[in-house]
Amino acid sequence: MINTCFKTNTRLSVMSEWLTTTSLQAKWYRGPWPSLQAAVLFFVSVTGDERKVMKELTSSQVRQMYLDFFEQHGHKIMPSASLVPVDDPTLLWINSGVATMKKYFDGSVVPDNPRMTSSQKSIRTNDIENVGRTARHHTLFEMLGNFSVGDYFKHDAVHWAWELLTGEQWFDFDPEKLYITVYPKDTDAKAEWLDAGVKEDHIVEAEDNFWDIGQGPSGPDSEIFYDRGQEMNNVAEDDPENYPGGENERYLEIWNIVFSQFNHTPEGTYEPLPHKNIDTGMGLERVVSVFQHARTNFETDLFLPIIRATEQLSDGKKYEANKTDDVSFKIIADHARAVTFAIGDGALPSNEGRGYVIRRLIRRAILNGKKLGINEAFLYKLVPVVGEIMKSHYPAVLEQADYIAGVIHSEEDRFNVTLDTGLSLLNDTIAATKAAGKTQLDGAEAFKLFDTYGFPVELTTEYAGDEGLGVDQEGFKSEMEKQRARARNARSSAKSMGVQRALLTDIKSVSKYVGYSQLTVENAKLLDIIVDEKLVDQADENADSAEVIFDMTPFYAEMGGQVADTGSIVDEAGHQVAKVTDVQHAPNGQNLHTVKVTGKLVKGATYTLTVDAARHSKIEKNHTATHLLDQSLRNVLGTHTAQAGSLVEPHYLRFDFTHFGQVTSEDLHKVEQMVNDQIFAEIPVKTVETDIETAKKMGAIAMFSEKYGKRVRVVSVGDFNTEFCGGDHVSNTNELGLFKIVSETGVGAGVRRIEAVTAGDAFKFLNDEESLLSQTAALVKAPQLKEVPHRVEALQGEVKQLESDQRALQAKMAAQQAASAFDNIETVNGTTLIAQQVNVAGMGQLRQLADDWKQKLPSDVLVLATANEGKASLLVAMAPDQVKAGHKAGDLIKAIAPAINGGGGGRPDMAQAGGKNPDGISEALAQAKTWLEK
RNA sequence: GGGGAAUUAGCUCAGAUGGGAGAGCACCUGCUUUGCAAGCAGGGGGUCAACGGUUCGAUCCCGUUAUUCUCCA
Repeated sequence: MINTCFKTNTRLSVMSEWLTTTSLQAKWYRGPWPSLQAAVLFFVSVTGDERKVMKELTSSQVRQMYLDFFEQHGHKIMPSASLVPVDDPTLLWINSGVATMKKYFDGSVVPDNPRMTSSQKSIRTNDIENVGRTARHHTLFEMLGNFSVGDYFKHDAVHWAWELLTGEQWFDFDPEKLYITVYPKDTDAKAEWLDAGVKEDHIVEAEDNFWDIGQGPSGPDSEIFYDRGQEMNNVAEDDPENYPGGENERYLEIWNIVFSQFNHTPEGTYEPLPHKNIDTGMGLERVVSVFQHARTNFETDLFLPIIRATEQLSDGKKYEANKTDDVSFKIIADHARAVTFAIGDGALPSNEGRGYVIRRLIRRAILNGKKLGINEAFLYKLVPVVGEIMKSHYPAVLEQADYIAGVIHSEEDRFNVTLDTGLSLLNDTIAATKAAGKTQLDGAEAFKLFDTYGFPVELTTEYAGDEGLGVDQEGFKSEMEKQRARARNARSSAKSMGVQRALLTDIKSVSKYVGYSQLTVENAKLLDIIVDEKLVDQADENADSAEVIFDMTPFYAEMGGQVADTGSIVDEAGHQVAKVTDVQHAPNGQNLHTVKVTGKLVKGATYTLTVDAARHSKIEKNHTATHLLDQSLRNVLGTHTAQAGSLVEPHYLRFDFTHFGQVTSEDLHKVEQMVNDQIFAEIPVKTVETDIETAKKMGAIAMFSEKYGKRVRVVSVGDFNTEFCGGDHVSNTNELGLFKIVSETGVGAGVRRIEAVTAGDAFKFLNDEESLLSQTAALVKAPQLKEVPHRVEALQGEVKQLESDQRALQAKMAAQQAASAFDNIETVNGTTLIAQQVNVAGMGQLRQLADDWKQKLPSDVLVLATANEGKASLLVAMAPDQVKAGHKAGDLIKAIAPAINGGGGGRPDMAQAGGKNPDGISEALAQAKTWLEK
């Protein structure tokens, strides 16, 4: 079938033009070295009626075709890795296909197959403001890529690219429509393209075709452009930007092929890499827009169904009716995809890091929904639509749709709360602005509403407008710029890709881990010794620490949360020569032991390796307990809980899992009970080694799918739980003895952490708790432990009764004191004064007396003093008419407080002071009289 | 990673230049009444997030920490 758009559009077939000289000059000026003036002319030939008809492919077909092509050329199809980076703190999100390949390119892991291909979901948020306003900015996008880790290089990369693009059974693009850019100095690449069949006039030299991220691997690249014809353009034909690579909509960059061949050293030089790599990236959305003849990426089958669903939810708005609404439709479609995938991969909305990205995307979508007249929660309804579009390559989205929609829905509700509080703050601000007689809301105020309370400036402008006020947009922008500058200055520059640790990458010796069945290996041959980053033949005490590899080892290397084993290395003469302090996986998979050398280690000699068995046994118990806990959590809380991290140490285990909301104490008890039930049931723990498919059929739960090779170990605890796991486990659950949860806390929105102990540590924990209870029982004099709560309750009642009795008694005493204290009235300067030292408990009592005084007002002024435990307290109160006359209690007390070596103050009608000199009380009282005389 | 804010009764929130911690709802008791959030009277419930500092005195000011919200990267 032929795409109808193409059939009717005859202009396409007659389109042709020469690029003007001006456009070429513009190209030269963009490069850093304008002196390189190899005049590169290119043109589009007249193809007339011979032009090829575009294949009609869906996005699923395009994706599959790409992967199939490279699989046929010996590539392993890699699954689209989770958007949440595994073991990579430098990345917030997986932001490209190569991001998941970093571990291969930097040599920390050697891949099974050096040729790999993938369609990798990715998230980028640096240009979030442009999403919806341009033709192809997205937050979530897919990157098709083929990768060579030290295998094929320019020749194959170029020839295969051309075959995929133009081959009849593949993309079958018209070669006349394709343009290739090359780095001018990279004559090899140009030669390969010519050899593959690209016409010379379709090859453009571009100075900026050099991929360089600073220190690390770098190299020239080739970009491939598709000419969609002038009628797709947004600039005039003679515009200086109208060339492949310029700022235009006509020449669409669809593929970038990086020839990674140099190491950019810290000194700023470029050294050839020992292993040259290929890394390519083709934007799926872009190439689909070519196939589907879409003006922007949004009019493809990847986005249109979401837009149509949004139309249904809106109050009658239609896509492509006006530009403003279109932007909103596009933003919603884009963000719906991104948040659906991000949440599906285990991220959750929160106030920092990637969780905050999700929150922001959801909020932007909601605001744009409001612009389309959608005022209730709606975004969650788009989750199944996204799932349906992507199900061929990402079936998991549809499977988790309910959970994802639930998370989004609750976040939509939350945002409404934010908007409500923001609105009431805005009303205050508007009122204040009006009261000050201003016609415009301060930019800083609008920014504060946005910055601190999350109230969007668009809404501020709108509501202020309703009240007849403008908003100082310039002021707002300048505040925003200050904020940006602050953040930029504080940014740390973490390296995004390291250089290969060549030494370890080159060690290919074979080492076998046998610790699943034995904890001691005799006659283990020492294959490699590394001291100070150099391979050596022997090491002794002088080399404090060394790294060693044996042909066989019982030492477990840290992985999957389980910590490394420790133990000893003994030579043939029976002398301990080294202690194993840490074990990690080397790039080629060997267990690399870090040892403290105490004797002599010689390459080629044999040693007896012994794992610290007691420690190992504790680790095994905690690891099996982790599996039981994981399964119990899923059984009790629901299948949405997924492991978010785990640590298995000898003395405890730590387990992080995703869970939306709180875990009730009843649920926690159920989980704990369920784990212990499995222990008491004495279930055998079985481990089998098999291939992935069989394991999946067994129902095994994979935690990080990409970490597993062809052969996987599957650990099952009866029918209760089956998981992929390369770690060590007990052989029967009864070895765990007892399982006890020590704590349950939150470690961020949506992630909870449980810490637990088993066996001896569980017993110790319970013992410690019991001993605390026993101590408490002794303290409250409870004859039996079970009496403790009752005793405490009774004591609390007693305390309460005593307190209340005491209060009553004190009030009575105060009243008695008052009766006599208020008798002694003096008149000073026409004002009546009561100045008395009383014998009460403290300031509280003085206040009570003042309250009494206030009821009866026997005098105009009251000054009370009391002494307690070396401290003196003063209180002054004034009758209301005295306050009106301008006499302030605070002034009086400030005048007399120095007499008791203190200071004080208070309100006009009442003030208090404290001091450290009770002997000064009479002096203070006397001074009160003098004060009144003035 | 960097900024701005919040944390007060079971819940929702007031509060004061640093000097007696409050309301509404909920809860308990009694009375009245039995029709849609019933009424009236009385009562219980607080380490004002935690710790440290300044001060005669801190729920309030300053600092640290925790949690939550929010903006930027």
